[in-house]
Amino acid sequence: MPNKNMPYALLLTELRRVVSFPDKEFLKLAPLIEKVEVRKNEHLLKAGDISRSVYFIVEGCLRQYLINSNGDERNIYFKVEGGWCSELQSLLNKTPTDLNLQALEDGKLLALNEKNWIYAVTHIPPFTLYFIKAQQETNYMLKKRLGEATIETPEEKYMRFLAEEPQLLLRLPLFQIAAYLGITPETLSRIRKKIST
Amino acid sequence: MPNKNMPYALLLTELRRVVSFPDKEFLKLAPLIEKVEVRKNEHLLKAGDISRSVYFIVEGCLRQYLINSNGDERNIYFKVEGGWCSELQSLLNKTPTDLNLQALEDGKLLALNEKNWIYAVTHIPPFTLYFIKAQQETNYMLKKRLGEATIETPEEKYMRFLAEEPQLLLRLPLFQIAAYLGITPETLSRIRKKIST
DNA sequence: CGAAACCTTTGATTTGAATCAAGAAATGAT
DNA sequence: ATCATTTCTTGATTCAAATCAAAGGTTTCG
Repeated sequence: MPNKNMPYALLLTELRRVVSFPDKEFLKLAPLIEKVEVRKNEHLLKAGDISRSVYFIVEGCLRQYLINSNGDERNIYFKVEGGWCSELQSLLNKTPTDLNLQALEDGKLLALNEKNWIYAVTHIPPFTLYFIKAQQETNYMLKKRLGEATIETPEEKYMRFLAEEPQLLLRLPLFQIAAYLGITPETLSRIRKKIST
Repeated sequence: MPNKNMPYALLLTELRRVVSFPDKEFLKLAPLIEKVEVRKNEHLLKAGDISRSVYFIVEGCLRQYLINSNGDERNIYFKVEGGWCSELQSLLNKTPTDLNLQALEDGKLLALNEKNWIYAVTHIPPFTLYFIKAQQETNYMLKKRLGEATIETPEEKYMRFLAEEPQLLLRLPLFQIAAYLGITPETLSRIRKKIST
């Protein structure tokens, strides 16, 4: 069995947060996994690419983001240790994605390539169930954020961010948070100033 | 086998759009399904409720939406014939949802209750795979829309709506489309006028 | 260490969409 | 058909955030 020092320990913890995952099943999953190191600012996927892997973050921070024709960027989400990043739509259909995936820090990832991901999801029942539940969590989060994106004021968005993801505040530059909240860095700077008084 | 006149025909078509789904497996799924009729404006789920079923639309149109503390509404999405509406996050965890689900037209639905949905997803392999793929489609759509929600101008949003979902334009009142695009009905009315000239 | 690049803050100005308001048109109910 | 309600359009005004601009900070790395 993987011991606590292996990068797999965090993966197992995450799987067991959501479903019951016997050691026996994990032993079927482990050999499918590849270790990947990423450097700060490195792209794992760019708009127009076809995704080849699903990533689990052992160390570091990634963002998925959209760029419009003016070159403006919007961050869809940040993920840190214990999170997954992927573009299954592109991976499964072998079609180019419109979204970008980039490391914001040097980091260590675990990767499942297309073949192995499909194997895992069709032959390791607890992994199947994990994926359905995890995807459904993501889905709910995205639906709520989509509603909030256009209904909340910049200040409300920032206050929600502070309340819901305070750990990211310490870890990310301000302009990345602004691109996540959908406001300009100047506006965010002013909100911060106002709140601190 | 279900013939083309049964409401199940549309469901089978949708399942087979995404995965290979043998008749034999569909015979296991069919008995789990309940038929439900909805009236225009009827709520299937309100913020604060715990979701009890997953719905497939045979006829009609539903919206999922968010209300803020001022009573303003934002539509997350509209679904029509052939689409699914559910709040699995709430159903699986038995926790209250923040989102509302409402019929915008009289309609006919198929429903899977919690027990039957879990049975289907754990015992009918092609249904499992269908669900993973369908969820992943929804996920990608939501991620893109989340990015677009704050990066596009009202006019760009409306033009995208026209291009991507023209059939909804004919079917929905303007103010519902405005609540979907995250703009006021007045602004949408002006955009329309401008475009028509 | 020091220069360069990058990020954040602050100020002045512009602007586009929201808001407020009222009338027209469409829809639905009796 | 008629009335009541809801939805849509148009106009005037306001306002919050974007933009433009420049000066401080901070980090990076040669």
